[in-house]
Amino acid sequence: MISVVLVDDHLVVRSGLRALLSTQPDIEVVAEASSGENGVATVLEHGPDVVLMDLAMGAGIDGIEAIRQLRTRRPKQAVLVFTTYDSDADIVRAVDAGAMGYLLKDAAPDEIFAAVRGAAKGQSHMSAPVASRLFQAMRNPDEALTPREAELLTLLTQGLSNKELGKKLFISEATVKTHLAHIYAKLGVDSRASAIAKALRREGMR
Amino acid sequence: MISVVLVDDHLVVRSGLRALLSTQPDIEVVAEASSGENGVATVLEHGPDVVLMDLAMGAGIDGIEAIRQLRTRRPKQAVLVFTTYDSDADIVRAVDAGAMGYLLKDAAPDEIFAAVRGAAKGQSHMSAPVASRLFQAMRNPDEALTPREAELLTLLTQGLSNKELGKKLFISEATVKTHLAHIYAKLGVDSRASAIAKALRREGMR
DNA sequence: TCCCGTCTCATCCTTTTGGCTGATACGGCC
DNA sequence: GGCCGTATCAGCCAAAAGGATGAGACGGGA
Repeated sequence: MISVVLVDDHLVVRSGLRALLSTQPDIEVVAEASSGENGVATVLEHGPDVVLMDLAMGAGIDGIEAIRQLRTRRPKQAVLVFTTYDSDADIVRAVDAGAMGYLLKDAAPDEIFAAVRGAAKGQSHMSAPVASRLFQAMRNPDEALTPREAELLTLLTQGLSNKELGKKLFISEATVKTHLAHIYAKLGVDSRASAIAKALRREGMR
Repeated sequence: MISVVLVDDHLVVRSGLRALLSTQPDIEVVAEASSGENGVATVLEHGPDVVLMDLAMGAGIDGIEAIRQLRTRRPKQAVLVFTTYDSDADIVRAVDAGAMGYLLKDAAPDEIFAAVRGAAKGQSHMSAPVASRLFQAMRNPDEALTPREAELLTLLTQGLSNKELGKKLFISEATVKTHLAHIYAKLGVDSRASAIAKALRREGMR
């Protein structure tokens, strides 16, 4: 019998998963949680074979952070990410945090079952679209912005001017422009407008 | 007995909703669909009292368009939007298309039941966060971009320059600048960077 | 030790953008 | 017919952004 804990802030998703998994004789949902904090506590309490974890979780810590906390408290815990979107950044962060697999919410039931059974045995699983994105992200290390550049890009997406960026980061406008030039090159764009567009679409919105 | 049709591309969401609604003696899910096209057909076939419709639907027509089509074919059909995000644009568009209510996926079960029963009687229902956003959107009619301006804004978020915008829209750069100035004023920003940031955050990503 | 990546800054020059003012044209609406 | 919103265009000027190049400081790794 494979015991499973569900962590998702949407009640309908939890009900759906529970209904789906209950059709399988060898899988049992032993507990649910609706927030990251709660999820960590629930998992520690029940010690399930597999955790199905959403990433976006309203208030409080998100799924990534929850996975990270679980990793330190219970390193061998199998966690499957189960989420709607497959943004590059999320995938990389989740894998980095120690997720054993990454399922999309529109996955076929059989894929979900297989992933749960696999995770219980220590095998990792990736939804096909996710795998291809991860592959692409690894193949494209150009996009590896330096910490400083990432910081700048974040502020850039808030619409700040070079002058404002300089003030906020305590550097001269010249330095801002240097960083921007590097960012543009790495993102493969040639204007701040495109950079913002690319950055905002890459993070989050599918 | 209130008959309901579910339209959502996520199987777990449909299962969850079905499980949830099945606990109510006076509500029955008579059919499900996993795409906009299919949803329209299914609704026309079954003629349910209430439709629960997701907005984002992967490929094909989205929930808004599905509602719009239903509106022309069956003007009195009660449709409740049931979605994850509450972006201003989506809410306005959904209400505009003829949605009878707007529920968020993290709504409490009782709220969902009440909304379904209300919709069956012709009453509209808004989740609290949605209502406040709608109110804000109405109170702020400045944001009402003209069709042309909206078109420009869309292209703007793709990172195009004024020259490129002009070419693509068959207008002079001068006209582009005029439109942009109006857009900036309406969005309350003063640079294309901020406009892009605002536009991309307003649409979609919560 | 020397090299390389990172972060910092500067100068010069070109292109792009933004702000302002004013103008024409078309289509509704009172 | 006059008014208003929308869409179109022009010219002018100042500010911002982008491209090219060079360079100093610091730290880690070969």
